[in-house]
Amino acid sequence: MDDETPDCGHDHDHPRVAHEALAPHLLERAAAIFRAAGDPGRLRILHCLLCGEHCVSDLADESGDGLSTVSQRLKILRAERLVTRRRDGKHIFYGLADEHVAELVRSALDHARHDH
Amino acid sequence: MDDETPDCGHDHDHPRVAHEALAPHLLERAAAIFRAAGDPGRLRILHCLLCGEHCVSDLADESGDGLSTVSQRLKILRAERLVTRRRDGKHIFYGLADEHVAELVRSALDHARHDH
DNA sequence: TTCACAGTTCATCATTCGTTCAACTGATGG
DNA sequence: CCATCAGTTGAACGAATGATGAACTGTGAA
Repeated sequence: MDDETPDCGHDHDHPRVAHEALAPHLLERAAAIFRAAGDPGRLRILHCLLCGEHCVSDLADESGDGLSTVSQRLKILRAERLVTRRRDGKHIFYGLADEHVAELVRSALDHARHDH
Repeated sequence: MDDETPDCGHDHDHPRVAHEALAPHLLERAAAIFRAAGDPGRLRILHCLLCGEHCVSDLADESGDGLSTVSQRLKILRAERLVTRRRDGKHIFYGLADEHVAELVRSALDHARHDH
């Protein structure tokens, strides 16, 4: 290979491109986080959890969906580490993983409100 | 109907649930925003735009994908008002819609880095 | 141990999604 | 006007996704 010329086919003056490479797996992970939150059913769950822990049955009641459906949603949220799990007797309580996640959810809801 | 008892089938003491109702269309919109950002190809574009405007051809070069592919991605990002469009001669420049969006992207990438 | 309750997992199925090629629009330059 | 470059749009197709009922796991009570 010759040099690292980016053989760009166009002629305009390029903007300042200070690319910090952004590892592919990082991109994939961040996208997966967004994707997990990008479903109304799952986002509703995250919103519920903004005000504290809930057990699966409660979440099912609040959304009007079946236990199975809610459990599947929680599984996906958990796979992305967006929620935590805690057993207490018969019930399993879910909560937001950290304040970072809470901020992300609030931020998107704000944007949705403000934008319309 | 009797009263507004939420006929909850379980027996544990419920956590403080201060639900602010969260309009369905708002939920749908917020989810759509996350969904738009929840694809590696589109997220890479958003990341590129963190450091300023780019035209479609540049974005295509940076990702190694075709013009058509990138254009479709931008269409989705634009539908959710995540990016802006500006024509300058032959080229069309895209940029992040506002600092709010930039924050959202940075936040998710941080979370992806910090997490696993 | 046996039953019931709370959740999870599995398999299926319809829907949605993302990429691609080809055809189209629109501005610039000769 | 015509050719060309930059980008968009539409249709097609395979891949990924989400909901659901049935079967399964695990905990507490009788």
